Amino acid sequence: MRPETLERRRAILRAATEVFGSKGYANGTLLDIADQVDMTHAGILHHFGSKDQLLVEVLRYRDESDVENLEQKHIPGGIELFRHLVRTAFANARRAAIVQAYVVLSAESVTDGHPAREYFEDRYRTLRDEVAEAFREVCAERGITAEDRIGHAAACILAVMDGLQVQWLLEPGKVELAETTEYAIEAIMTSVLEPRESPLGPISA
Amino acid sequence: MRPETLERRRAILRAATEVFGSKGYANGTLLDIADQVDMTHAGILHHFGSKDQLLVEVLRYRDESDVENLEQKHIPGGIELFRHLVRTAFANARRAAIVQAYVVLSAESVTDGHPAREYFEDRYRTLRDEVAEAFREVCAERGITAEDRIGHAAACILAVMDGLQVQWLLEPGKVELAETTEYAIEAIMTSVLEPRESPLGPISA
DNA sequence: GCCATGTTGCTGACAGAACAGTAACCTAAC
DNA sequence: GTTAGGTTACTGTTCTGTCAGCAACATGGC
Repeated sequence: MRPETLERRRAILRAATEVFGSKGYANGTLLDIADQVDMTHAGILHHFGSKDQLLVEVLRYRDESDVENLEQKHIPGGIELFRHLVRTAFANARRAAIVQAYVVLSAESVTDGHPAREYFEDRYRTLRDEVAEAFREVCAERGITAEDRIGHAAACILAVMDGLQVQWLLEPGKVELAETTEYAIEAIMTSVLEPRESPLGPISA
Repeated sequence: MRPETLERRRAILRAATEVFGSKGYANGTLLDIADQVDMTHAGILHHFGSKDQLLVEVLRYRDESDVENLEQKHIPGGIELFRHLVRTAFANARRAAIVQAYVVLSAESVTDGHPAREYFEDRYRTLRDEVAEAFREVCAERGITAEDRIGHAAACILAVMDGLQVQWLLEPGKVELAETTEYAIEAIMTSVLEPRESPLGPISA
């Protein structure tokens, strides 16, 4: 494969990220993408075979470029993972297009027969495991056990990051993505490391 | 308007909720909906004018039926609001179709020119205000002030509920929607009512 | 109580556009 | 001279929306 060809494909992937992000996968078209890279839609199909396949490669490509930006070339563990998540939130606040792509595609993926469903299932499973593992490390350092809380807390951390992105995309002026994410992560970490009585009391049906 | 007509329209709205939920708005078609109520797609357009308009009415209809189920006919305040949110999460764990509709549509609404965008902007703004107000009530009862934290916490509570729904829809067996939501709400409430030092420490860029 | 007249709730057929994918062909690079 | 990177042209499908017409129902005059 020629290096120019590789760069051409990367350009297509970047354009596809933007189109799927701004219009959704179902609503974004190959023509939209083709226009951005001065091609016909048939040219894109020549490179990627089908629209479904293109989406899969868009997601893979984004994962790769994420890892490239990480100097150590792999996600840190322990407390550093949580700091990394906060830093990611600050970085995300400056790249709405990519955030939008992830928000739209991850939600769309829960629909029947969506080509990215498996990707997102894997992704969340992996991330939950990594966050849970980081919690275990931090707990061990402090001589605490909190296994039951850790499972919930790991899912919560990912959830709050995603949910804040939706609100932020809808009204960027009304929600501070990064600062609020930081607040949430601190709150959830504290609930694991220094648990307290529930302020809710018993809840009747 | 005849009562049978009204019931017919409600049937269409229910069918539309299911279709938009399971396939998304862009990908779900009027024919899908028409089939479920034994009509032609032209019949649906006769009642609702356009697909966009139908979506708007689907969302309105769902809000109405939500309020009907609430005995006091309006959302409670203070600590009762938080209990209500937890109860809603338990109820949601038994109606994946409606949850899916909300997840898919709210995320899709951030795309350019989406007909439900205004609806969701309003919705989140209103909900954040209500949660913030409930926080203020609870703080007042306890003689605390936490105005700066409240803004963040209100957004976080909505965010974590939404985010957990996505993970739960993707792998219902791996995420306990209701219990995890309860855990998150308790954690965030505690962070407002009994704040502690951040476990993260300073974060370097 | 009954007919005339509008109104409502559809259907069937069609227009018009958009879209994914295919096939044949060209051209330039290796 | 064979392969890779495209284009043009076309196919078949799908989908929203429009329009004319029709049957059932409602309503007011008698």
